[in-house]
Amino acid sequence: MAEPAGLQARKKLAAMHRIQNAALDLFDEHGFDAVTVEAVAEAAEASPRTVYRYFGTKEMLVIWDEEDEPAVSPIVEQLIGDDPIGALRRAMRGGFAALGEDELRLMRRRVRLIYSSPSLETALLLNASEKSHSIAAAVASARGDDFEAQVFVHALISGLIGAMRHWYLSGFATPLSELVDRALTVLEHGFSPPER
Amino acid sequence: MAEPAGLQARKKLAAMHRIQNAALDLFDEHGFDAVTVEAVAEAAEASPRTVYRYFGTKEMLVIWDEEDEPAVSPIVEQLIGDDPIGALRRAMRGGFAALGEDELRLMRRRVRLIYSSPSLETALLLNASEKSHSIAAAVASARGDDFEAQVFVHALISGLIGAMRHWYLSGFATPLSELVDRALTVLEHGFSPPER
DNA sequence: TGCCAATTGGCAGTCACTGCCTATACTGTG
DNA sequence: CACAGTATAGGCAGTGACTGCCAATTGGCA
Repeated sequence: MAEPAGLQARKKLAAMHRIQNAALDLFDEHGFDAVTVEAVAEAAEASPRTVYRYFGTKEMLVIWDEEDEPAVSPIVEQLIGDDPIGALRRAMRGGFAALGEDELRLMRRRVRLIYSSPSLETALLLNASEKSHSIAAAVASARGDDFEAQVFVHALISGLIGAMRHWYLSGFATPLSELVDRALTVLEHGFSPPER
Repeated sequence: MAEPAGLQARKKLAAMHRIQNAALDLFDEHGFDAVTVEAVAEAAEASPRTVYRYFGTKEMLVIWDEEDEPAVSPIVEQLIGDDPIGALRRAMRGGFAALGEDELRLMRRRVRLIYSSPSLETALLLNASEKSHSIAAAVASARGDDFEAQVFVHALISGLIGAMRHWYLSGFATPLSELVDRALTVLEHGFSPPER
């Protein structure tokens, strides 16, 4: 972390965090639909035009995650080996263990928000779908089979989102790491025999 | 088919078809984004207000499918047995075989449109997600395991959409029925060993 | 310090979508 | 066959997300 990356880029990133925080505060308090982008801009001391330039849509104020982009290639790394699900499982265990309480709180906050508004859920799905495409393309070029990779990666990501949704619906009772683990087990063995 | 279902409901359904056809024509000709709902309404000789009352959103003019709702319970039927993927595969083979050339043409038309506009792809994903929820809920109540059903059904539907997307990207070269078949094979066996 | 490029802000416009009220069918009764 | 009662369509006005365009500002660099 902490790359120099140009002074200008730094300021932009700082502004994005400031705007996202202001947005989450307002959305938590009044609900996503009841807050206008103009109100967010004012609270973050930026112009609405700038908010749109940075985030594109109102939904992205919630969906956007600085860590998303760099997370793609590690995931691809896991998937191209001999035991993709196993490798992914180990990687995710490690990832969850590294999360602090603050990060988890932020995650719960964003997930709660997402499932409280259909337009946010929609945006999450689109975002995930785009990620799936880029991951699948990378996996396909490493493994050779385009079709199989597309289907599998889409199913995988969607299954994980299902786990996340379950996490939310159960009031965040079960730790997300455990749910992800169980989801991966379902995806690993397939569903052919009900096995019970 | 051909249930009486009340004269009023009939007229509504006929109007929906008229409006959807007008919309698809205009979208094909000028592109989804370049056509306003008002233009669709005018072409279909309805008021914009009515278009919204019937379809809810502009995207639903493309996504809506009369057969979607009644298709849910048969799918659930297949999934609660001992060999869910196998049963689903057989059911889908039969379903595809029953499709006429007209239906296939309409399908290709809609799919082409969907993947030509991000907002339509988004709407498709949301629609599929809602279907997944209702299917998963039904499967869960029959099988007992809520979490497993959620994850599996979401992954399944998403994998099938991946197959559909591949169908589009390959210029509809391979028959969709074959792609669905192959997708189900991927989902059936899971992905643990690369097995090759 | 002064020039060039990039970034930001303000303005006006488009269009999806909604609530509300009126008009107009449709449905089942006397 | 008329007639009340109800559901459905249309019109109107408003909100707010989002965009293109131009002017102002800021930062980078000689």
